[in-house]
Amino acid sequence: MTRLVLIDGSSYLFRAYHALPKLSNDLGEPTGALFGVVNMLRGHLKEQPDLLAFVVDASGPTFRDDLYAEYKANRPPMPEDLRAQVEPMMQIVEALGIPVLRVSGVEADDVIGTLALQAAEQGIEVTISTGDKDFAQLVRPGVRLVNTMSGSVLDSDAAVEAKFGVKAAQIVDYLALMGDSVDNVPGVDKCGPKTAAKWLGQYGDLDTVMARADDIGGKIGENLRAALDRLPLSRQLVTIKTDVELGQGPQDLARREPQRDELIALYSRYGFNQALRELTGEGPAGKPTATRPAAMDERPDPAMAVKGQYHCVVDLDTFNVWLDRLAKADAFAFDCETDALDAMQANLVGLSFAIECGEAIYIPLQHRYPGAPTQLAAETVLGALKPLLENPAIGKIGQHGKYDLHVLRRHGIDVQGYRDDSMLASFVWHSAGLRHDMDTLAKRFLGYDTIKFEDVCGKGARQISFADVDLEQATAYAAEDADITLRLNQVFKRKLEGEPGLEKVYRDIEMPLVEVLTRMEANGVLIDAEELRRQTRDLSKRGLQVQEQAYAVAGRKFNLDSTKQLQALLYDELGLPVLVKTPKGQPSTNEDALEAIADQHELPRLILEHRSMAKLRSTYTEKLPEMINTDTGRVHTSYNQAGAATGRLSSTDPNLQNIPIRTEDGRRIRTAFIAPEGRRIVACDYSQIELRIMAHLSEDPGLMAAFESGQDVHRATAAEVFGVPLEQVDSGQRRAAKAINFGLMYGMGAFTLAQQLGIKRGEAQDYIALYFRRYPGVQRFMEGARMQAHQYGYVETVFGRRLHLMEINSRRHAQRAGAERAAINAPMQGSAADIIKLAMRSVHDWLIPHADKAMMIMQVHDELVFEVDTDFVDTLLPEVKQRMQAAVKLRVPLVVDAGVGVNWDEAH
DNA sequence: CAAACCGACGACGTC
DNA sequence: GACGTCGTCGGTTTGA
Repeated sequence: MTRLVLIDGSSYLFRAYHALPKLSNDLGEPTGALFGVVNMLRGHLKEQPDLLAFVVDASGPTFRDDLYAEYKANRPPMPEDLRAQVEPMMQIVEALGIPVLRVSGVEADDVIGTLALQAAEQGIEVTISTGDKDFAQLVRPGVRLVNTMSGSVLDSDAAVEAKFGVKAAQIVDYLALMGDSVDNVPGVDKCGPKTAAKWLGQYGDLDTVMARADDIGGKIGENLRAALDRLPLSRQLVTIKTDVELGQGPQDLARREPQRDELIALYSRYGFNQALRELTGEGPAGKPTATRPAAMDERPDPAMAVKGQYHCVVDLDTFNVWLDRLAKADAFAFDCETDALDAMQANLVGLSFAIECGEAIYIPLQHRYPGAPTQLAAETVLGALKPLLENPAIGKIGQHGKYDLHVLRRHGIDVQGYRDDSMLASFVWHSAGLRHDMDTLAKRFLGYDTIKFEDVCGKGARQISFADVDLEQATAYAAEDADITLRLNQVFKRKLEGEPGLEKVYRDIEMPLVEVLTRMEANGVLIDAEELRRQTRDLSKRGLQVQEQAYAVAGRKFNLDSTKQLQALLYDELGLPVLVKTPKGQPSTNEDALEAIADQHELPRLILEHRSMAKLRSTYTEKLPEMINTDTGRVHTSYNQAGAATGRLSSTDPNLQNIPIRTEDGRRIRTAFIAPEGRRIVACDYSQIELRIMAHLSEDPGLMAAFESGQDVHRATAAEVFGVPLEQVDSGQRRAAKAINFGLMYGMGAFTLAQQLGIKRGEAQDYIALYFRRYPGVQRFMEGARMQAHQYGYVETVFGRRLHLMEINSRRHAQRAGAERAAINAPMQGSAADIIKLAMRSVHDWLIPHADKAMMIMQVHDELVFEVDTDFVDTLLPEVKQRMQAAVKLRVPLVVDAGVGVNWDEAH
């Protein structure tokens, strides 16, 4: 069957302009909107339609202006940097060989409408590509609508009804009732999508609605009656003409031969590298970048994959030669070999260094297997290396260097000049979707197969210590580490030089943080083990009581910790209804599920009670005392700087970023995070930082004003959404507003919000609609994030960190929807992470000379925790607050709240 | 042949 | 939305 694609050029250009960041090429010419349009066009061309046309508005008035002088009177003039992209767009369209239609006296919509119906009558399959919902009125068999930016498709009456709540044939009436403030089409006051759909559902069409206007009560009925005489005009304005005299038909719209040279020139000028590659046949073409993020990485230089020359240094003369070379080097790569994974208790077994790619040394210090050769004394080697390692002028390069910094620190060396880290460079280069360990990076960026730790030491129970590895193997493994680190660093240095934004994130945010985290981890936190043991006893006792009750109620014993047994008991034996399923489709026994059936049986409540106590005990009160380091008497978490796709830190062994706070029993655990005698715990946290970032990024005046004036945002939101004065907001309204604020930040839809608030889906939908009406900037921002994600495969933080969304163009709906939600949340979560990282460095610098009086001990995403001499608290507080608040200048103020106490609970 | 180990899953703690 | 950790469960590997 013949296929025709009609592209609504103006609508795309306009939408791409508002959705995408303000990009420009090397010449400084704006290219953001252009980029969006070109990608959209390439998408359509890939489908190889038989016929297609690019339709744009002609200049000058149209018949609608004659009908209504005020038509589009509210339209602001086209921004200059958008206007500048119109001509290049037309050049590219021409060069692509796409027929262009531009008819004066009517709008592009009317041209498209006319052609669509003509073609449909001829049995041609028509696709209208547009970002404008008004076109839904044209959907019918043979005519479908696609929006390549949002990925949505309206291909049937059912699809239209699902989206708008009215049939395609009712869309015109629907639009007329609502009116359109942008085009200045008058509608019925206070009549939005819901009301319009309701009326049309009830009465069928606009004429009937108007005839029965007197039946509709309330304020909205009055508004309807007041609008009666202008509604016919509105209907005329929103009706797309389908009978324009065109002088040509669908059959005249075959694509011409593209002008290849012209296209190459245009693509290069505007920096559309991917389009260029596709055109010139270099590299794989076809799928969008997002589905193959590795494309531009995977061309390792073959020279990087050759094996290096490695030496084992066991005599003083050779060592001195290398010491001299290291001292004269601008920078070198280094790596520590140890006997344990935990940096806080690992012993140094040997050291390796590399100054030039392809050559490296290993200096064994503590290999202790039978027949091991004599090695240099650790004190001698470390003593000689100390001045170099502590010299900030000599750059140090590592892979996950925080580990090595710990080991050396514990051997009396305070490394300075830690300049590059290939793990962090890789993380900034592409935070998601790949691992950043050396073996993976070497394979991918160098095409090099490294010796694996397991090949040298074995695994599982039979694993031996590195100290037991013979020197030959140890050298091959260890020296390689330093060499590969150096090679990787070279590769990333080149890559990042080509991406100034990413380079800055790496240089200004990540690298300076390494020392801060090392210090903070080394500081550790004091834990009151006795208090936790008391809590363990208490929780065990109460847990046992609940368990007895549960057995009694069930009439038999069972394993309360086994979801499988619970599932059988609740749903099979007791026959309770299955209301929630797990992602794998099993009947769920999670909190929501049990809560939902709690009114039908005693057991669910008991299970929940037992679970919460078991969780607290097994994860916290029992485990934390075990994690106390025997040397320091404190707990030292490990922060993973390259773990979270949004740029956040994560914390392991133990995870100190999920210590309970919400429940009474949970919060008590925080009383065991204590300050020693004479000291206090100080906790400083950013107030509403992600919401403030949303205000900043969206530039929404309402939201910005709420923060500007220092109001309670949730209350302010409630006042706006529910239309009541600030002081009359009740607690329920505030709660709902808070849920909306949170939900939207997580990209939540009406369904999840409804669940969260325990209301109907439709009601939640109304709240969201109302919210967007009050904060239109927020809606624009969210749509923009979604579109940017679709176009580029990533979104960005305030500082330009890229957050890739691997699944954004997935064929699977659930995956794609998840990625779209992530696209909304990631810029806020990621920007918040950037900000606190900068703040940490700033605070760290100030703390250096006060190390004996105060130290930073924890970071929990938006909170920094300190242990401070009691008489130093008043000095520290204002300084830390100030540094946190001044970490970055946003369009809204940053506010930091602080608390002081003898334990973490009190400090809140 | 039992003990140890491993990975997937479901659940739940935080921001 | 982003994480890490726990216990269970079923399957595999290990080692006495």
